[in-house]
Amino acid sequence: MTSEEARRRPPTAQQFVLAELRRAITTGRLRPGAPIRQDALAEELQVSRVPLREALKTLQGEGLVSYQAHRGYFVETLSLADLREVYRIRELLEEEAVRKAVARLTDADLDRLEETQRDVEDAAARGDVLAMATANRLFHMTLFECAGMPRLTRLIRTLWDSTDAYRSMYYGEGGNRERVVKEHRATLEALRRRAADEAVATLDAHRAHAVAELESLLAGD
Amino acid sequence: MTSEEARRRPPTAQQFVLAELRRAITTGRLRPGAPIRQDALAEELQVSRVPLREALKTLQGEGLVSYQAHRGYFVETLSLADLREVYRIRELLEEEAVRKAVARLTDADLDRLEETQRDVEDAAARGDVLAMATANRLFHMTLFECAGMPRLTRLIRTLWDSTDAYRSMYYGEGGNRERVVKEHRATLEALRRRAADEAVATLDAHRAHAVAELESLLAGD
DNA sequence: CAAGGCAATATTGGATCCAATATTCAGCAT
DNA sequence: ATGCTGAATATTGGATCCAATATTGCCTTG
Repeated sequence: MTSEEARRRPPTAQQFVLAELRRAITTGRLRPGAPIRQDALAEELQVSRVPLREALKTLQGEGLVSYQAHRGYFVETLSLADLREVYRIRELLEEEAVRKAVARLTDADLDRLEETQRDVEDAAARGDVLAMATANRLFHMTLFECAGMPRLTRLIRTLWDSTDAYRSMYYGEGGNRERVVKEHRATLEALRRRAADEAVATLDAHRAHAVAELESLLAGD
Repeated sequence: MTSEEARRRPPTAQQFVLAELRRAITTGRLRPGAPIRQDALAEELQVSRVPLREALKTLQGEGLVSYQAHRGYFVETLSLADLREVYRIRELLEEEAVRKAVARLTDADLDRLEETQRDVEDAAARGDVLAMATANRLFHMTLFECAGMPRLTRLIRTLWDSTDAYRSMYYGEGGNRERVVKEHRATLEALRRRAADEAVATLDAHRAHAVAELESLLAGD
């Protein structure tokens, strides 16, 4: 059986619930700190509690929800210190990923990145915040996957997703969307020249700016 | 309710199963690549499949088992390339943890590390492989926790545990146990002098040696 | 009126049953 | 013999029910 065939199979209830939960947390429909009532959620999603609980275990492993025995699951709340830690760890891991990626980058990889960047720019131009977040994530993950280190990429992706609930605030600002587009162009340009140090530097700046923005946004709470 | 009280509560079936599964994988009772038959395992552990499946989801998130829908869970097999990747990521994360830890290290922390090191040496002297692995893990995690970055520590711990099935091979050799004791002493000595670079260097050497040993051991398969 | 305890309720943990899917194997055609 | 087909079996996915635990709120008592 090919993976194509596997993907064509109807998703299990658990996969469906997992996707729904991610979206609910990302979009803020389930707010940080809120308890997750299994009965209500299961009924809303028209599944039993069994697949729901397995999906929650997955999310617990990814740090999107916390869990206490006999008390249940809660949407994880990230303090400013938590956010800084996540971004610092990403900095360490992404530097490695970019350096390895630059060392192996093919022209086909660059083409794929260009294509994704066009999607980012389209979404930015339309002011479509959700599409912007999706395309931006794809751009970065496409780059990191070029490193050929699947575990490293997976860790980065998990860290990335763990701050989704906060990232949407960032893209709300039109100025930030424009900035992201420019920074991506700078990164792409460095990648074309195989200038690893520059590529790392642009991504570090990218991240640092996001942290600074989040700090001022969260301070206003 | 205090966490003391929470710990006193009898463990849930799921917690019990999780611990049992970890041990079975670590000790090689469940071999890499082997399918995990839920019915048989559940009966053996005297629980239903529900808590077993939730425990398996947790282990999937930690990379100890893999999962395919409708086919079930399998003990993860790590190729040499996989092991190298895990150790490389640990190198990146542990360097950060050690530097942060050195910057914050108190005398009480040093005392705790000394104490743990005594346990390591006792176990090494007795040739107790399992106790050695346990004490060694505690020594490193105690150090990393001093960094005050809980997510970072958690990531390192997960990566550490993901190679447990292979680490026991390493400690089987008496010479390696002696070497670990010596390397720990060097690390401790550097920590006492707050010499971050030296501490990082000793740990890097520690890890590099483990990788080299595993390479020769796995090549012989 | 405040604080503690106890019953009532809500919620999670786990067992069992059935459904959906995958695997195995016997029988058959080539 | 080899490869295919389909029934029989094995295994996982999910729903429902009950048990164990936590939470709530009323009532008592000081």
